[in-house]
Amino acid sequence: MESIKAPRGVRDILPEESWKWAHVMGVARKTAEDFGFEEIHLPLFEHTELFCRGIGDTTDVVEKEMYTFTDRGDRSLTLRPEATASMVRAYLEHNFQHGPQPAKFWCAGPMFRYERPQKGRYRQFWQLDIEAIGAADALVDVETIALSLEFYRRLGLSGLEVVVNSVGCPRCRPVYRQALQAYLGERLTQLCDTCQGRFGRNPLRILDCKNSGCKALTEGAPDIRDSLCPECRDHFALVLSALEAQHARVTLDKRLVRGLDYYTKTAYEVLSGDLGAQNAVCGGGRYDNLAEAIGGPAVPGVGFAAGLDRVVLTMEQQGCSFGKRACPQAFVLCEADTRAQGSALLAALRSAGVAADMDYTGKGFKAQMKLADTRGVRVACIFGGNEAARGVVALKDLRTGTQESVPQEELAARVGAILKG
RNA sequence: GUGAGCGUAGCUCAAUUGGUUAGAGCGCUGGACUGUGGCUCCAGAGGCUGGGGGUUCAAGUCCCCUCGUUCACCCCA
Repeated sequence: MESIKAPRGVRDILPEESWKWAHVMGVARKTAEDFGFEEIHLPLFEHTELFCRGIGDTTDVVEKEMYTFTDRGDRSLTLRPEATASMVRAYLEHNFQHGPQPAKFWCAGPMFRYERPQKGRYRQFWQLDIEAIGAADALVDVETIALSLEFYRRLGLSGLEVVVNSVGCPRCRPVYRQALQAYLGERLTQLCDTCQGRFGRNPLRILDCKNSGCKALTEGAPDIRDSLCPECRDHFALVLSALEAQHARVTLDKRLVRGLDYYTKTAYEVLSGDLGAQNAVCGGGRYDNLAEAIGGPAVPGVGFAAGLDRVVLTMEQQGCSFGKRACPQAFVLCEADTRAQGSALLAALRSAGVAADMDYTGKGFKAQMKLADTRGVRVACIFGGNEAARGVVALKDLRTGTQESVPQEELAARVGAILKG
């Protein structure tokens, strides 16, 4: 019988990797808290309808990337492909619009998208999601951008490119859309096949095409900033000036558009040069129409999602520090007939707060010592027949090589002293 | 969904134009050191060469299918 392997596009994050993730998560939590965001735990699946209405029926995510299934109660459910829609749903469902605005939430966890796996892209991937819901102020946009930059700064990442743009609102986007179509319409045949298809459905996406021919062609395309309505223009101007006041290094990119329908006004991405084609470590922006789209009142919001798999990948690429990997500080070495008593000494160490371990495979002293060494242990607590008879434990400091005998009752205290010294 | 590359010990990789019993390093286990880590030396375990079919006297090697993987398109975090 063939052994079962993990499904395509998902992966196990093993201990050699998981301690790095713990560090990144710790920094994420602290940064979010420092900016006044509170954690919220969201379900991994939602009614399919939430994503159809929230993300947009015609987006690639909804059209061909969702894990949708019917449960035993005949409900259509979908593994979340992103968290923003859930976040807004939870905000509405628990009436946060009656509390102080904006409500500032963060969450982190796996998202699911049925895509062809490649570097930095998995079918189950982790996002850190930050959302400020209930305020239209441009300074909130700036706060979320600043939060993402601070997050990356604390992780020690460098050389990231921050690009921002405004994608307008339902009032001015159609105006721009028309202007763009007018420009591109005359050059339609010069566009790549996919872009010709996008022309009618979503011409803004053509600006994002990586095809060099399309790129050259859109170089002279009208700039969305010239089409923005006064409100969107003022909003964007405030975002830019506030970013400048914070000395945030950002690049304006008129080609930046977003793949999800709910974005309005500010859109931004953080790009890493150390990844492959999937180079966005963070994407976000404002979504003032999302709440209405999913059936609630008009509530503005802004936020971003950071791809943690890609963040870890970039950090590894750049040789960033992940802090220290946890390892036992003490190791109890026993002989066959002192193991039971030895396990009691181990328990005493642990209840005193000393990370400690022992061998359970009946290895000889030498092998146990070697095991302690490879696991990075500082103090070897040798407890053989000789020590048991005398009521002591021999402590060997594996860093200095010095050894001493201490009464069993003083074990934890003495080990603690060595660790401090 | 499309395209290209790659699947050989736990890991990283060898194996001549198709040619005997598929090797090495690291890791693992044990020993030299009969109660003490790192260094050194020695030994051992570990493989249906991803799976299936075909060509051939002979396949890890060539062909087909399939699965997985990598990268890119696409899309996005």
